[in-house]
Amino acid sequence: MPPAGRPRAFDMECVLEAAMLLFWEQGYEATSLAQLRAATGLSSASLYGAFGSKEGLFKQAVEHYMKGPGGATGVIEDQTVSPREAVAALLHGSIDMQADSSHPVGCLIALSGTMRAPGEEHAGVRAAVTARREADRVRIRACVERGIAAGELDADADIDGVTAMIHSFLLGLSTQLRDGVAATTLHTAVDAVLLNWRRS
Amino acid sequence: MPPAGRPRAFDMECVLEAAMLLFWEQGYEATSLAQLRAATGLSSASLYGAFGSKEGLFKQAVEHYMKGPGGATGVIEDQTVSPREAVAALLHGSIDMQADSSHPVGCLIALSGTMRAPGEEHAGVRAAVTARREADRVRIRACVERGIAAGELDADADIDGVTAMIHSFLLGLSTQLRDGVAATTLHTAVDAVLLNWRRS
DNA sequence: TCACTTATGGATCATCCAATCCGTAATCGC
DNA sequence: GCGATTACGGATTGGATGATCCATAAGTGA
Repeated sequence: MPPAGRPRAFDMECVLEAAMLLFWEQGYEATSLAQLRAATGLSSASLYGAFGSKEGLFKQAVEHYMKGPGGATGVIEDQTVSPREAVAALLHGSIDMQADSSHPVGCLIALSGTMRAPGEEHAGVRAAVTARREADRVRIRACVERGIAAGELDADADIDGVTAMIHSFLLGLSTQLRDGVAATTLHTAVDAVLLNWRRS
Repeated sequence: MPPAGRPRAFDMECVLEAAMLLFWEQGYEATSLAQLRAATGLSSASLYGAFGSKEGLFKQAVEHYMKGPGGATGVIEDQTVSPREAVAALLHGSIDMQADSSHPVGCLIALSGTMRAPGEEHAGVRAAVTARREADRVRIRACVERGIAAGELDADADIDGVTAMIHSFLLGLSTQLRDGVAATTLHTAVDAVLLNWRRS
């Protein structure tokens, strides 16, 4: 049954999509409520009624991002391919997604929440994206461990080091793309990274 | 001879240092003039008289950064060591600098100017830091070429790819450190990166 | 038809923003 | 000492900010 009261006149997914694109392009702080209102067509009351606050809207926009473009990183967990191929799919796929011209360049998760406000005003915003980055870290690490188990890497390989190498490279892609570095160049950089995925 | 008029009652270097630390920690947009006034002890009139605008202050703070902590990347141009050692010094030195507890974590250049405002309001701010990143790109590339010339890398090595791999890793370090990844882990990640600095 | 609940549009709130203005103070060349 | 020039502290500017309020509209179940 539908909830009591007047039903919403807008589609949540469409609103989250518009908000996501704005936050993606400009970041949380630089995106004003006036811009969000213009992009979504909603009034302040509707926005706050549905999401509680600008911060709440951002968090839901991040979830929307993860269900869409941000889901591209999920291939790292694909157990049907070799760990090495999973890493390759993660990196190449991430570049393709971030460079896609149908949305802002780069990755929302990699670019957001890197600055700190002394008053910890928007701690929730930072926490939302740092948690996603931490999740990526965990998944990459699991893949490295699978690589060792599969014999692709040395048994005594530095798990944390290899994980950090891959993740740091992944996080840097967004800035590279925003600086205008060609996606094709970054694809070849992935090949260079994967040279390290081997036994010594 | 001293310039005509009443002399400044403050030290430019101290003011730039304080402003740099604020911009470093919080970024350009999130740093308010009120914070800058409190940190520097100057009035609005003095700040605007000396730097013209908030943007002008940021640009000079970036220059101040490059003369100080940001100068750590200069080791990549050291011709007295092997290209491989120059890259190692760049990456290890950058981690040490960024993790130093005497200032904000991460790199001002890597973290700033990655977001785009539609009105291009602070295009000068972005341009200031993107130019520095581009300069790093050029210097890393030159080092890769030296590596080929020195026989450390294959003659047909993918110069742009290796350059992008190193730079992307470098850019990702700031986010990793802000996320709490240990500097020691990143140092071992550098070792993993350098496994690629070899002939096939 | 009648409460009840929720959503909407638009006006409005106090606050903060970057930037400017003004009267005064300090140092110059002369 | 004197005019010119520059810097200073502090108040103030117009505008934008995130968030809230209120009257009204549009649905519900009884």
